[in-house]
Amino acid sequence: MKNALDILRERGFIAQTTFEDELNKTFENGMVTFYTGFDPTADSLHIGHYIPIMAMAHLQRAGHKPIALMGGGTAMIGDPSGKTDMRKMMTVETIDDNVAHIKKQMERFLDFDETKPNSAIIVNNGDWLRNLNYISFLRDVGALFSVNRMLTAECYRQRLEKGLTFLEFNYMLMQSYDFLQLFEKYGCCLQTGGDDQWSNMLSGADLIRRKLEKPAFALTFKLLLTHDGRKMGKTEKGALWLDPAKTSPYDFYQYWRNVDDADVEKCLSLLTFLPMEEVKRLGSYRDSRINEAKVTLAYEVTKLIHGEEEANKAKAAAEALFSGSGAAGSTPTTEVTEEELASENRLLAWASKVGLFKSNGEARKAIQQGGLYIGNDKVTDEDFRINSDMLKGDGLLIRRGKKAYHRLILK
RNA sequence: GGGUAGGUUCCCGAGUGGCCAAAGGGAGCAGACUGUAAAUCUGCCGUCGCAGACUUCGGUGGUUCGAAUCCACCCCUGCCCA
Repeated sequence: MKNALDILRERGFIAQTTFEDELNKTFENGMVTFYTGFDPTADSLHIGHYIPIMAMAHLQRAGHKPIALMGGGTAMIGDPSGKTDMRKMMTVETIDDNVAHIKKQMERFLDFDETKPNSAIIVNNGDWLRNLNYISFLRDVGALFSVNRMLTAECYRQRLEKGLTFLEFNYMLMQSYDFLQLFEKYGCCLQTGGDDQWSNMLSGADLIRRKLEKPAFALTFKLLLTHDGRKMGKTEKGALWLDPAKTSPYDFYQYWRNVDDADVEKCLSLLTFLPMEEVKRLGSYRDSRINEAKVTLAYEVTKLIHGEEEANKAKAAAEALFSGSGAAGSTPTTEVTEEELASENRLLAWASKVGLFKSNGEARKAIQQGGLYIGNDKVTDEDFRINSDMLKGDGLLIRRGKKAYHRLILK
């Protein structure tokens, strides 16, 4: 049987580990409880969180127990503004609300079935951080940290030139303390996370080793970067969210459908559960044939995150649109009433209203440059008006450039 | 606390009284070429029913016919000293 770590290694997840040999043995000796931290600063996860989640899922499938740690405590500290009681209350509510949303999203990837020994659990570090006593924390944990050593850590060295507050400086202690708590409560001996968290994770493992003299490990995953080193998952609208209300399944699908050739294999390996032989086969395609691999990638990732039905819809919509017919089943659609049409019938205004452009001016400029279409016909008149007849039946399909489109239908 | 350098449009960064909606680069959008890719080239890139007009250069107030630019006070950041 394969060591769980080998699976991650083979798929290219692993960036750095501590005590690699010892960690390997630990994994061979039985169930490992491990954790990854997530900051509930928004009500949805985005694609940046997805690599650690996939890794967690792989490890759980191999029989190990994942803990998802919500940063309900650290998130509060991270917010410098709003010191009134009122706001604080709000913040707590928001954070708890975010935690609920995020848990829901995680259920798709992790198994929370409590009858299984390796069922995933979610804990919130607000439970112990919010009520921390400063003096006892300093004596208990702070005493074990060397400022000298912290300052030599890469993550601080960079910040020393740009400025670093004491608050942020403490973040490492907080995160280390989390690890200690989870170790004591759940026997969690491994922290996983993005490679940018390496220093924090390292110090947590170190804290356990020094305070309890027990083995603890840190393991980081590669960040999702393009082949030339840029962060992946950024779109015109910001991050690529996992919540369909924030990033539509169609947009999500299209993002992966359009990844750079050079990144296809890596994405298949990291973002899907396809067997590695399949990944390598698809990744070996060249020239226009690699589009097949991109279709698979887009479909698989969309299916994992939004479910099979949405993935099918997104794929069908994309195929319909790009095959030229323009008759797509699940196009983003807006219903327009006669009254609304009476008060505004400029096409460019509707195109921006519906989200195709940021402003009327931008829409106007796109028309001037030939970037707006009705169906497959280029719009040349920037003062083009629409009327209710056009919106009857299948409605009016408007399109920006090649890839963004929207349907207006009469209500 | 003292000294000093700064805070400019999404980001970096030029601009030190009118020629400034503000150079240049990056990001982004559109067009051409392609494979719904990359690279390249071209255009756009504050807002507005695009005529002109309106709002922007940390904040507030002032000087001036006119301020991103000068003055005062305040806030924030870096560096040095304590």
